Amino acid sequence: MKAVALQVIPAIKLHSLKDACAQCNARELCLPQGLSDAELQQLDDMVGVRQKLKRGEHLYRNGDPFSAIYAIKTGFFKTDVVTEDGRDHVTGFQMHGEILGMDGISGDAHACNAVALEDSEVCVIPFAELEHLSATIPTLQRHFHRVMSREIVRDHGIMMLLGTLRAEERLVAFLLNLSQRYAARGYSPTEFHLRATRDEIGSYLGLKLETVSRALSQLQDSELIQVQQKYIRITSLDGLKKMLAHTQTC
Amino acid sequence: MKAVALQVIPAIKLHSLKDACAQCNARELCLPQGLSDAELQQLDDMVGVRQKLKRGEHLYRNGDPFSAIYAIKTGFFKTDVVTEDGRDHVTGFQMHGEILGMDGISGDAHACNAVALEDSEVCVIPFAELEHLSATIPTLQRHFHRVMSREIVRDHGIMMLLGTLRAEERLVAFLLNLSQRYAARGYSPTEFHLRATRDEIGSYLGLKLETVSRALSQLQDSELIQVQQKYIRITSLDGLKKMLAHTQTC
DNA sequence: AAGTTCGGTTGACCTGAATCAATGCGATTT
DNA sequence: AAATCGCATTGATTCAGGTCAACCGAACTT
Repeated sequence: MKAVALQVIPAIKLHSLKDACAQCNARELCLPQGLSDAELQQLDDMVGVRQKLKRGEHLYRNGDPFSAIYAIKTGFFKTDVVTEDGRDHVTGFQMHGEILGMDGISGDAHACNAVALEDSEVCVIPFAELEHLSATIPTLQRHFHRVMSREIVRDHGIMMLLGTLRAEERLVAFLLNLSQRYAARGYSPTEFHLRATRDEIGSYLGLKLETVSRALSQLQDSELIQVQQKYIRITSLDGLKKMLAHTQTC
Repeated sequence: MKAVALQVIPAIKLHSLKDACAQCNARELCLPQGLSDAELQQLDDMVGVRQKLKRGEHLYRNGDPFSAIYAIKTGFFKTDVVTEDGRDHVTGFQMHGEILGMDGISGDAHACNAVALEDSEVCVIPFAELEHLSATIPTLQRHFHRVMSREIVRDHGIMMLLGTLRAEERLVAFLLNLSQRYAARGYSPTEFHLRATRDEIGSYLGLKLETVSRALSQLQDSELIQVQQKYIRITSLDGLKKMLAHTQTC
């Protein structure tokens, strides 16, 4: 479907959202990590707007002018890049507490698409204001740099995955990564719903959807996981970890 | 071989290197892009130390404590990540004017290895000072953020390459990328020496060294390039570009 | 100058994932 | 309840790239 009109929460800000940052359950993972109350207040003042997205809606599109980065308050996103000739590739899945949009800084325009894979809400962080504020709050500056750097390190990990792992190993790495991120958010590390389709997961992992499906079935046959459509239950976290540990170790 | 003692140029700084930044031929591509003379002077004062590396030496290793990023003044580097189980993957090749070390910001320790592929020289940029200075020079702050963002966007491009291109296309993308970067530095876009071995290129592109060799030979047979060991001459830039443009376009 | 080493090329063969195709399942629509 | 649609599963076959192996050539070593 076409993108639906943005659902923005505008001017109520003054009281009800004033300390939204302070209350947000994504806080510990998000930008404001480590800020003092006063600094948090400044940041909260800056984050003027929340934006809600329905499943399937774009947060931004490749080429959109860049003006803000986004902290995911609730929900789940994918980012993908598309070339002129129609090649398309999922570059990441993002969950709450994570930051979207840093691709746009370098060229003043977004360099990928960000799509909500479930109904979601983000905090809009005007980038000019973030830069301005971070010049006066060293902790914020530091933390923002860490967030960008973490993205770089994460991408290197994916490059390694794409360059060196076999299909089943890629799936295992993917599942373990999700598991660990859910755990960090207080959810079950062994039981969750995939928000992405097999096709999207395949694109992310450099595999075809059939291969993703087969690999999941194999893992189920090995009694390491249980799969039912998008529902995943990891029955042996250790078993999965071992699969990644030894390729030639025997 | 083991890492050799670092060859650091220390205190001569005061006069001979005082305006090294201002004179550096990498300036236009490097961090100081767009700074005023006065700001450049501040930056130059901060960049206290140059460091020379011989071919094969490590600039930093995975796990090394992070304290600085590095601007390549001359030379050529690779970065690679290694997992516990010995998997190793080249994440990038860097040439002069480019910045190394941003992987280290997030964890206060470097997350990859950086190795000189030829005798090289880098400017050491103490990160704490960079953050401090960039808080007072908005242009510098902005530019640093752009550099980090560009790295993220670049990595997404590589992920796309690894996820969607076939062997020969990956080689083409690699050669075109080198060509374009050499062109941006005033070198010939059609004639250059590869600094990396087939094995390193293969690791970077997610291919085995034999496949790299074969793909280069095929491109030569198609009369798009001439190869002689590490020497590359592109005889049809357009031909190469067309190879990337249409996969299914016919 | 002969020998060694390292990197590159090329060939023959094998295999893991892609492709093609059929079927199944759940959710939504009518 | 039947029909439709999107997604997932599974099987059969193909093929690109990996693997194994032999050989070559350039650059150092002694």
